[in-house]
Amino acid sequence: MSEISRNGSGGGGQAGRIGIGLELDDVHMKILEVLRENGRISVAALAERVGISRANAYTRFEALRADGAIKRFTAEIDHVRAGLGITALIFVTVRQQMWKQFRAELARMPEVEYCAITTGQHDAMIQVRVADVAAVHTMVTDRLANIPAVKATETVFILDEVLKRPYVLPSDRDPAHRPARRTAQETQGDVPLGKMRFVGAAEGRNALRKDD
Amino acid sequence: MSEISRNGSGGGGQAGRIGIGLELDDVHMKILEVLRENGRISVAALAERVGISRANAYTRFEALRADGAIKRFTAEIDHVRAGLGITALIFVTVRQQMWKQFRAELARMPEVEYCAITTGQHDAMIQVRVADVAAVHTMVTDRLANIPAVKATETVFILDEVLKRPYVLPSDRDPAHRPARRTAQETQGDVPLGKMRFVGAAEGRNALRKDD
DNA sequence: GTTGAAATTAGTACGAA
DNA sequence: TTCGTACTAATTTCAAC
Repeated sequence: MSEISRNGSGGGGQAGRIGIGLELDDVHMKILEVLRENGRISVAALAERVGISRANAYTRFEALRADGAIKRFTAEIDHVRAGLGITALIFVTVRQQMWKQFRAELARMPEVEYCAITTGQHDAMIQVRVADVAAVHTMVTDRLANIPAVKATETVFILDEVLKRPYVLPSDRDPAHRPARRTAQETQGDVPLGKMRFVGAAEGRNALRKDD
Repeated sequence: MSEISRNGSGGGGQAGRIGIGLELDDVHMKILEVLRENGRISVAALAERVGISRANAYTRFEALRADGAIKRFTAEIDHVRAGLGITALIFVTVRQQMWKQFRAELARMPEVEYCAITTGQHDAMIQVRVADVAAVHTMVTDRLANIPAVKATETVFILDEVLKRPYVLPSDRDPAHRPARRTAQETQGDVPLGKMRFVGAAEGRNALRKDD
């Protein structure tokens, strides 16, 4: 399950956030760094690794949880061992004003691990994990295609997952032992722009939020 | 960091797996189900929820960890609160026989949360989380475009993350209180196939494993 | 694979800096 | 706010069944 709030991440960013929103300092970031690698570490050990007292660690840990900065703790598993060795991405074009239906159907699909609404040629990207390639075909032709909200799909297979971090943090690049990055303006004309392409939202699709 | 072994997931599935590979039974699955929602649960509480003894839970928990079925425990955070409210997908076309270089460069990019090699029009998909849209532009034009291995990129923004599960399990669909799925054969001709499109690997790209 | 008891560790509450 | 300590509760370990 676990539906994500529309404000949770992506898109607008600062738009419509609920809650006070606890300002995260360096110590908070360091806590998140440790928790990223070891979500089961004891708060006592966490305190030691971050360099604060146990009491402080408990306070901050609880604050991060209560504030929603930490949503939950979970495990990371080997999908192959779990019997779901095939991963595919399905790019979906959704019929206008049928987003609500599309979202509802998604929740009923247990093989879907991730779904995001995107700009560009397609409207959404779905990541699925299944046992074999036949299951992908079944999923797409049987389940997805039968949803009226789905106008078209395009499926690609994932051959290899090169990199997967639980999450990234601003502090990951702060340590500044890598070449300083320049602003977008500074980089103009620097590289062959023909290489790159930014794809905006498809024509006509403006309000694709839940309430359409 | 956390480079994923080439056998970890995706692709071939059963190809070249190392290790004995502990057969996972229903109890293991149930453990993974609980751990998915609460990665910090005590083994004692886990035992109770799964309906086994403490000692058994400890044995199985340790076995899952040792076997690699559970890779690690981690937290799930609110990216907006962490200051990285913009998420983008960058589809990359990689120059042949430069995969090793591409992989090496990836590890040096802290804003990359996920990278997978795919079939289809592009060769890889990268997911990045950054503070603002300008950072995406910088990332693509400054950092990615300067990698010789990168032939072209296409960027889309994620407007909303509709669904995000830590992982899916085969048991998620076993409970069988949903319409039985049919085989790929049975579904043939069932739906307007024009809706769907399966995209195979781009021409010429055959061996895209690390060792090219 | 289970239960039960000892040893250890975790979580809480409080006063002081 | 943060720290240090003492107190209470829970967890892990280890033994025997």
